Amino acid sequence: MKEYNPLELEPKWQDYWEKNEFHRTGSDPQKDKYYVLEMFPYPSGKLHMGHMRVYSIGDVLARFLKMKGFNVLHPMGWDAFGLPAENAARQRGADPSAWTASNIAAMKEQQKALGLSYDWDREVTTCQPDYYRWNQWLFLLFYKHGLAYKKKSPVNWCPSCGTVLANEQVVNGGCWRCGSEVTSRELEQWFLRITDYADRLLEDLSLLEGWPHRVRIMQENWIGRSYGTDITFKVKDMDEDLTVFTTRPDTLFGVTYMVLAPEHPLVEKLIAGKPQEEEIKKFIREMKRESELARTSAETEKIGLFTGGTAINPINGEEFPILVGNYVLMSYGTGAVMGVPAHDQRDFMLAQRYNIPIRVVVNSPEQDLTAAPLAEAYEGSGRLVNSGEFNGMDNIKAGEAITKWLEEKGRGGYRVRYRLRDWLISRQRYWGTPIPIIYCPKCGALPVPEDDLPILLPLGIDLAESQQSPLVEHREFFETTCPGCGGKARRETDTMDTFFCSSWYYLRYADPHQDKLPFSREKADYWLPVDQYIGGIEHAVLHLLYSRFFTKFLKDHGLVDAAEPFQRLLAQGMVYKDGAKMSKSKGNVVSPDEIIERFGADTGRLFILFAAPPEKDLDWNDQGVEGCHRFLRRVWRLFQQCMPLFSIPKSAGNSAKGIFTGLGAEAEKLQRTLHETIKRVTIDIEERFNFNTAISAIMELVNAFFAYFNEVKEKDSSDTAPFLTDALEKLLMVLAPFAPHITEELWHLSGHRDTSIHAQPWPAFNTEVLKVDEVEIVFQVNGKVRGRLQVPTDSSEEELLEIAKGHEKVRAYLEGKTIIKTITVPGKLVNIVVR
RNA sequence: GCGGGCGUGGCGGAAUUGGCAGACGCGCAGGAUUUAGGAUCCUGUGGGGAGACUCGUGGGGGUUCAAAUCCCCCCGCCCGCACCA
Repeated sequence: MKEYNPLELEPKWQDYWEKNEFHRTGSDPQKDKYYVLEMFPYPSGKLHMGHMRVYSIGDVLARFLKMKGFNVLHPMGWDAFGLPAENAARQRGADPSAWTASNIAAMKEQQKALGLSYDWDREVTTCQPDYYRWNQWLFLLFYKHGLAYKKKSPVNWCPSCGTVLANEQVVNGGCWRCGSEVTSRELEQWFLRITDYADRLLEDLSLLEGWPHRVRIMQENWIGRSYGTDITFKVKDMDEDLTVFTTRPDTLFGVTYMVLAPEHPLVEKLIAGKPQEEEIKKFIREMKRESELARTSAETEKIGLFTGGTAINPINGEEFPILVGNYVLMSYGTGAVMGVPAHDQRDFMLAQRYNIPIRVVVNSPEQDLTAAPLAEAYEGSGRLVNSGEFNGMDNIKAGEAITKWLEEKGRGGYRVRYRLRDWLISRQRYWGTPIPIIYCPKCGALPVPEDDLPILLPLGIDLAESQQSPLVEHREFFETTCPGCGGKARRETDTMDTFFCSSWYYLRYADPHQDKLPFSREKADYWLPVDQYIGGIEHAVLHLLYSRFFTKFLKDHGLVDAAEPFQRLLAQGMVYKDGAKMSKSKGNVVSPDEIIERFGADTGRLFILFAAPPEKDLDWNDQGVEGCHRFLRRVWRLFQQCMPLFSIPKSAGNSAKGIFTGLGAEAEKLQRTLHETIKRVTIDIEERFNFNTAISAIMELVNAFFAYFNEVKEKDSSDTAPFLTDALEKLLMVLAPFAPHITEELWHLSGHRDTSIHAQPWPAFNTEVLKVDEVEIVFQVNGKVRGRLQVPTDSSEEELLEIAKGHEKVRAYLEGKTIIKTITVPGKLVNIVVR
């Protein structure tokens, strides 16, 4: 037998699996289905360690579940539209389409070199017309149901990417992709009405028990539902109403001013012809220029300028000034807030600054707040004062009573508001799905008829010339006829956000060659939901929220039955080295290629799974990799030593149901370790997702084999050969999902010429074997360990106690003391409490 | 500020239900083998102590026969949200 040479044997088995179509999706009607999915990558051209980690996790699951007897769907594809292809085109004169295709080829090569068990027959590539035509089809479905609409509004603009961004794609005031500071622009853009689904997206989070808690919390925060009251004020001397949203209707009598967002439509009317008109216009212009980050930072000082307008409190007819302020956001609530300085700290600070009256209307039960000027706002609960007929009421009850009063007078009522805003999906870019809309000078905006799909993205375009999307200047693309009147018309030249593509790709995998629909209902219903989704936490409120929205929308329109797309979610941790994220600038990058070349894919996979549990961050350690390589070589050597065993003819032997009887004590022990290992590995993979402990269990088994052979010198004894070869095969089986190549090689070398180890049924453990005659019991006195002893497993509590009392060390501690209590835990310990 | 998470040897990490803290791996030390190195194998490896023992899971307190695990307070680190009315 040769030395372990992964470079030679890994490609050999990869070819073997491919030729035998070993990774085809199962379709046995007798079996249950299991859908394992890793987030598909952007085809940057190179795999990094993060990819290697997420794919290794998914591959272990897929291979394990296949051995467990499931029909497994384990697909891979490419999130292939997006800006980097365009940038490469501009910088290097590459063609985005060709650039993307060659990147895909390179990454696919690397994935194959990792031995990943994807069904490439189901590969999905979003930049190909057979995929993106269904983006267009789905867009039209949204449009038909009024969920896709065009609106002029202030939007987030990334100057570096030259396009607008959705709110979810603005991170700390910067672009999620390039980090440039995002500015505000007033543009007409396409939106998807995700806010219609806000309630369901929030409520159904409770169905997602298999999701990490923090991801659910993040989505909950992002949706940001709050219950409150709308209150409509009259504007003095004008025929205008002004509505605010508040969560504290109980403080209505404490209102001493009102603040509008600079973009609020009423501002212009209020200042028209007033002395402060120019000053306020200048302020508004400044605000519009400032980034949202600067404007909404908690550190930014609150500014409130008097507009000259006066509002009237509906509840008591009181009049107070209307201000315009930097801290009020047009995009939340009504873009107007009532100022209650006594009971809101922000309002308090503004009131102090501008000498606005501060009136207490909720009194603290601890201290009379009306006695002296407040030092800060009182945001707690209490009873109402200075509030007319509501005086003396508990403030929660008063809030309800005041809302009821407003409802009766037609001046307000309960209202639910969300932080979530509609999803802006149009992008001023070339490399994306064209939005299927036509603008006709006569008929307006019309959807492209379904039969005309797909609207193809023109290829072979020179991008180097223009700064803007070349579609805007590409006559052959935008010139068209109106589907309504047949006259000359212009196509929409914006393309879709790439998150549109990734919001439903998991459905396409169920039916990837379907050409009548995005996917057939039957196939989608068989495979959906994804049983286990694996990916990075960075998509907590982007991709994962959008996909949930899509699935709910598709369910509502009868395309799929699933209410949620992803049953369980595993957010894998990041890969670090030397305490820092791997990055070119830090020079601490280790590439998967490098590892494959030096140690082989099996070693790399094993290390990345062994170094930390999947959801935790992982610190790359070269010596740790070597340790894993050493382990595989040890496995190899074990088989090398044992090869003669496999040539001993197999008699029926003394085994029944995989249990061997009549073995010597050493072999008996090894058999027990084997079954313990099978049990631990099974539970660790399928219940706990702790691959690190599964691998450590396998290492212990290998150590046990060596210990056995150290103890028993006759390695080729024909008595134990049937047991040993069976045990060695089972060792290979439990190791197979982690290290698929070496196990396949050893499987074949040990005589299985016509089968693959990955097609073997997962070994079962036998509880009979796990039973032991003797177990070690710990003896404690006053909770401290004073001795331990092997005792028969079936010892009664009384017997255990007697043995404990008879133990030499224990006896010494009992000397001259009174036993006041004893605790016996069978199979574990005896604790004697003395005084 | 609000919300969530984490804190265990020199290092990565185990400890599944409150029941032997430190599995497994790395590193380190000693030994075997080897011309040598490497590789491999064996042994040891939380701190203190010659030892009986004793201390020990960020710190302090509590519940319990028994706490890394449960409760309270504090410290540190990480993540998310952050003027959301």
